[in-house]
Amino acid sequence: MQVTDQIIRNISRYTALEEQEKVDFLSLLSFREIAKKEAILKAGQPCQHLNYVHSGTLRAYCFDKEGKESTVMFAVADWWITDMFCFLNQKPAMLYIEALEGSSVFQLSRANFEHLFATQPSFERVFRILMQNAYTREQLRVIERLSLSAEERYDNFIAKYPQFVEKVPQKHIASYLGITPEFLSAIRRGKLGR
Amino acid sequence: MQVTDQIIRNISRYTALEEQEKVDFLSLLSFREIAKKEAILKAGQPCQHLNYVHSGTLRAYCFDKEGKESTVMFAVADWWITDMFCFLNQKPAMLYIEALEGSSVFQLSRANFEHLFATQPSFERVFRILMQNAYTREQLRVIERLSLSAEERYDNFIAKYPQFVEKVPQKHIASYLGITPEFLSAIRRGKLGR
DNA sequence: CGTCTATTTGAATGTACTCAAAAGCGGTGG
DNA sequence: CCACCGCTTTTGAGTACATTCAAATAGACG
Repeated sequence: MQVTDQIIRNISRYTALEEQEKVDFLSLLSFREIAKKEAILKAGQPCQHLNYVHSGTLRAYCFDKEGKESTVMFAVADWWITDMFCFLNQKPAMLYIEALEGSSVFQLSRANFEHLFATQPSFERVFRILMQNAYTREQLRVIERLSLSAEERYDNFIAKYPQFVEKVPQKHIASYLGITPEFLSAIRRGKLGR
Repeated sequence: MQVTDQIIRNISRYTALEEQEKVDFLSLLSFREIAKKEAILKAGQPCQHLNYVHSGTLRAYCFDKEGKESTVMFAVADWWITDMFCFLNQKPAMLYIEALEGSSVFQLSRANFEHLFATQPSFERVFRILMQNAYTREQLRVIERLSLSAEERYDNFIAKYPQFVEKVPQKHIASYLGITPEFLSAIRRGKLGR
């Protein structure tokens, strides 16, 4: 079993790929180990990579003008993560991405991302489906934010992402849900009393 | 000038397509006129179409368990709209989609959506890019919701979507921003007094 | 064990909501 | 043409949900 098996399974999930296509795809990646608390992207920097998480846990976040931190996404093994808007539009990053524990990623550079589509059109389908999934996931998040209470959003979160709950401090879950850590604590206290 | 010019320009925006590909694509669409207040999708129904708005204004919305309505998206001419999650996963719709004024759309059925990719792989790229754009748009919305005040979100909305502001009642903008119409009114009043 | 960070608690505060009613606006028919 | 009806927007008072701030407690890690 190879380290690359996992990412190959990921991209093969929704379409059949030739062996050569897989090999060529792998040649465009670089492998990177990330120490706990190390950042692979900081706001203001160019966002040059799309990252496939091979192991560990990463978190993307930003700061508002008062300095309050908001968690935009988490990624554990087999997830993709980047500041997609800035990656695609070649703008300075809005997000910080850092490891919550020792982690490793396969990185696809912006240039290789384009090169991939230019030379291997099968990958249009792979990423079309990844983008579809990402879109519908974010849209569901918008809908939940509009129509559910903080407590219901927390319940949904732990039901939908038990992998994250294991790995991520509560304060980051709070900032993902759009509430304060104190209030999330109060929600949890409430559950015990019933 | 043909009615189909607009949608052809839309799908040709990010990639070159052969004439025959365009013709074949058009053959998979059906044109539909929608009266003001008419729904093209209702929650609970199967979501069978991806809609390209040719003219008019549509709105997608849902209800929470207390019956409060939330606006998920607007679409004016040259936008695509559907309940994407349910369209892709063939689940009963969560959303209602209806016309805010007399409108017309080109509809691509779920079957033809798959047929398109099976027969014309160039369209993988077209939709990969549309999905990318949709994803980054929703992610930006999540970030704004997390890090901006209601007033800042309203300011951003009118700056980013002046086309919507012209066409859409304020109460729907409020429900898109996640606030009550009364509070949006108070925000606007505040602006005048300064 | 001691230090650092995360979580919990509680009191005071604020932002946004609910409810009710008035005012504004647009469309339609007499 | 304008009077009326229905819907949208505004206003204001009272309220609720979630925040801020400060401090105590609990956990994790070297």
